[in-house]
Amino acid sequence: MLKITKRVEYALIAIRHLQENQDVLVSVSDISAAYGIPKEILAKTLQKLASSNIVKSYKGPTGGYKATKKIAKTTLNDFFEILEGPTAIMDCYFQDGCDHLNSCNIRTPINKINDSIRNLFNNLTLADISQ
Amino acid sequence: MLKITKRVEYALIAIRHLQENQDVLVSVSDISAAYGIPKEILAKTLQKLASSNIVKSYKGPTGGYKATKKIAKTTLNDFFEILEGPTAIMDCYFQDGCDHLNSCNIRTPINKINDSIRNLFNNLTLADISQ
DNA sequence: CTTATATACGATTATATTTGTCGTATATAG
DNA sequence: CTATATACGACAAATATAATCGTATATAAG
Repeated sequence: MLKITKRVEYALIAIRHLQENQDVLVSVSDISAAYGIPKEILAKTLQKLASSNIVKSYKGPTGGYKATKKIAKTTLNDFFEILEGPTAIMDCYFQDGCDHLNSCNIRTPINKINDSIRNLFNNLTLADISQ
Repeated sequence: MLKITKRVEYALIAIRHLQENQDVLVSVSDISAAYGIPKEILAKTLQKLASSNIVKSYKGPTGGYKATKKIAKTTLNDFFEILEGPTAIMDCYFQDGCDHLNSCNIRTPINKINDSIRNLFNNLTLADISQ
């Protein structure tokens, strides 16, 4: 439990690779080969990051991806949300499909834990965790 | 991602129920019926908590569980670890079965996130999140 | 203007994890 | 003795995650 997904892992790897190679365009194939990551998943992951301007994409041959300045300022909360949607330790925090609402006696603790985590990730940027 | 398991959810529900009914012994069936939780899972969950002295168990008819004073002092880190083992956002933090160790470029960020979460959960007790 | 190579994106399959069930043993109050 | 409770291991079902497949679109280069 409390695990991050492969998508997030791959996104972190890709971002760091792009930051270390800011002078060139890096293709999905390059990163896929360098770290042994399945191409298609990595491609879709980078597409998500591109649509949020975390990275910039260039189409066509000689195309690829570049890091943007937005990376450093991005909080972990935003980063995770771009890739996986809102962060919560239980679904009922954002969704309202709970059957047991009337008998639920853990609202307070669940909310406290969620708020603590969200507060933590709102105050940690990708730059903070990079060194 | 970053979800807690049903086991943890059920454990929280059970603990809070026991705390609200400290004067009597509460059986698995009681809690199971009150919150619509599968009996066997709840039973095993309470057994884990009992073997860590978070709750105390009494066998035989009229038996059941009681809250202990240890609950309040227990940190979320310990609580989660009793039920699910060590908390880490990626398995490689505790296990060493990573294939990509040589090419891994996210050790630092992963460790920073892990340390932040562990630090958070080490400084939050079950009492802290209860009100 | 054709070709090769790159990103973009939806649908489907495979795998892993989590959740729930079943069966049996042991303790104990009445 | 019997009924009811906890204790514990093995198995099955359900769900979530990871990976693959197929197709469309953009564009650099000959």
